[in-house]
Amino acid sequence: MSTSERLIESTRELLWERGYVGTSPKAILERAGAGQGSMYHHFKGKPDLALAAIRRTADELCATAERVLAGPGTPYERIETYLLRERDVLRGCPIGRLTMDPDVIASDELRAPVDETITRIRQLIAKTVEEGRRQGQFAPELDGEEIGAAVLATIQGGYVLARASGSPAAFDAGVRGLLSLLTPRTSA
Amino acid sequence: MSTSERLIESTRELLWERGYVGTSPKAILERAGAGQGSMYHHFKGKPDLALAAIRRTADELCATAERVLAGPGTPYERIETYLLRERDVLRGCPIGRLTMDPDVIASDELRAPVDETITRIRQLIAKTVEEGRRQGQFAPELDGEEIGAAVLATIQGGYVLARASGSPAAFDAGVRGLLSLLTPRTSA
DNA sequence: GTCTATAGCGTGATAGAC
DNA sequence: GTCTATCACGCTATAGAC
Repeated sequence: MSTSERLIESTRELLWERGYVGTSPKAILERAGAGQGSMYHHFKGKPDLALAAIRRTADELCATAERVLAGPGTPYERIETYLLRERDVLRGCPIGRLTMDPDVIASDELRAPVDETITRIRQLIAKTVEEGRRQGQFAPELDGEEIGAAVLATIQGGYVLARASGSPAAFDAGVRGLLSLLTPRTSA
Repeated sequence: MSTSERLIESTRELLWERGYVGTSPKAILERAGAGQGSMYHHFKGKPDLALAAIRRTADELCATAERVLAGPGTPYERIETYLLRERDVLRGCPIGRLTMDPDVIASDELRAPVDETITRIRQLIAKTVEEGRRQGQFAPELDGEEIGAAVLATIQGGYVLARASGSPAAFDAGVRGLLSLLTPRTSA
């Protein structure tokens, strides 16, 4: 793996573990096994390297969501699969957590890929709900956009509950609760 | 207001805005208009002062939740009121955001009040749901604990969605979506 | 393209005057 | 009880050798 690749991967890990404010270039360099010069040769500085790392993580997350939510199965099944997909719950969401980072929120450049990812996944869920509604799997009074926001919020908030208690149980409980509310009217 | 009071209040504000890792004693002292000595006279250091600040915020949050969720109205109305209560959405949850702070999660002492608050509010919602279930307002197959987790997760995750987009709209959409799923079977 | 050395500043904490 | 001075260390960035 090239040095710039190792820098990006190390940054991705550290941003996930410690956020942007909590991640220092020094820690990145140590993890990547590189010197100061390498980082400032390939990137303009910490924000530039972080942007490359965030973009890659964002792309991965969108791809995973698309694979499940625009994949095979009934609308309810796809949402269920997405909610129940394997997750490192206690690590939290590598993109969602950045919204609590003051320096990320203060920078339009760093916030952009975060916003795009959240919006994209929310729309994928919304479309799936609309599809299920047309098929009669979901009640006609449900709004796709709103349910999409509720589903994604449950996931993002589930991480908060789990990390507060130090156990994934609360995340799983929230997902089960939401699924019980979404249970289709017609069996599929 | 006493110096130690001003220190706690300044810390509460900064923890809300920037989290634990992003908050320096220097910034706290500047905001409180105090010198280094004052802080180290009243508190053992940054973690000790942060603990006092977190405890106070946690107590406030629990009190607000209790006032609404253990107050008057039908179970659905109380949950609706709690979900729709006035919030500074873009500032996020002063307690929930701490779960994304690596140093808070790494310290059992700092995490404890966060965990207690989240658990307490989740239980308040759970009890309210159980009450509504007994009254026939909610479907009998719903589980109070699970719905409690889903409701609190929707709030916590709603902050994530809102902060990502820079607008409270996504929070409101998620709340409306959840409320549409919770709509009581019997009119109240 | 990578390294080390250094800069200038901020951090969290301590010492000791008042 | 509050202040300023100081400490050792870490941060982000730059310079310049190799």
